[in-house]
Amino acid sequence: MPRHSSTQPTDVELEILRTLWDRGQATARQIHEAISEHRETNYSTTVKMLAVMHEKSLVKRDESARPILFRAAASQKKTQTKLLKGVMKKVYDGSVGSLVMQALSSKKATKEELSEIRKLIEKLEKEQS
Amino acid sequence: MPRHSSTQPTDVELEILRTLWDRGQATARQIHEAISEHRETNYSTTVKMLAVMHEKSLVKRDESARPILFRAAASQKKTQTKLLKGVMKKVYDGSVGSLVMQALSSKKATKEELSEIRKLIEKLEKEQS
DNA sequence: TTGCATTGGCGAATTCTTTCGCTAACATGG
DNA sequence: CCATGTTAGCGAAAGAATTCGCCAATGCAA
Repeated sequence: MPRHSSTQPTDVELEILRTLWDRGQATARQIHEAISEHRETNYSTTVKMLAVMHEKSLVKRDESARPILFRAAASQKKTQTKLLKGVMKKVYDGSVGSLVMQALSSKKATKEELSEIRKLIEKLEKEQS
Repeated sequence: MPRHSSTQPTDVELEILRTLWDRGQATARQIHEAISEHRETNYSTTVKMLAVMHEKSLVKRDESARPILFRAAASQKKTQTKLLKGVMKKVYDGSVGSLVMQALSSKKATKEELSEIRKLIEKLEKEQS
């Protein structure tokens, strides 16, 4: 049983996934150029990362296309939620409340974000009663 | 060239830190027994982790005590905020809003938590205008 | 003091991630 | 075709986190 299947994407893998979520699909070259903007890295490395990620089932390959096209295997939302839950568990002992409180305290949200969150809160409070 | 050798605690290190935050201070043996409840590991390993963490300045040692006492070098809150900001940046492209929205959607909060969060939101909205 | 259990520390082995050199396969313009 | 540049893949090595065997230091009880 590969320990890989249960493993979460690493930081570099996440950067690649973000490119794929942005574009829907991309060639190795395109991915490489996108991540080269923040990270100094070699084209070979990107290709290798894609191979590793394919083994871990983090990306899918379309080999009928030339050059080969890559897509993220899981949606951005699903991945985000998984990672967030991990942090909630590991760092906040599973408490949504303290995580959200600290998130809101630690960085400014825009007016729009705040009102969107307030609406969600009100909805959740209504559902609960 | 070394990758950014940041002092961000790894998962195992985090488990040790949580024990220390809980107790304030503890011996290697106590820490080992606490983390052994979730993780099958050897006493030697725990001692080594503590040495590594000391080198990274994640823990402080009180050597005047026998057995040696360990404490967390940074507060729980500080560490949590640091890690949360990392996730916000890496996973949510720096957006507090989407992080908070997903956190609230992905796991039930208690009535008390919701009302506490709503109060914070209202306060932040007031400050902003 | 001596013997024994506990504690502390070193260094090497293991596992996982990330890096890249080197080469083969491919595709295209001339 | 063929030369040339691009794409794909392999395997080895570097880095980082984690594990543990082994032994020395320490403290305690008899």
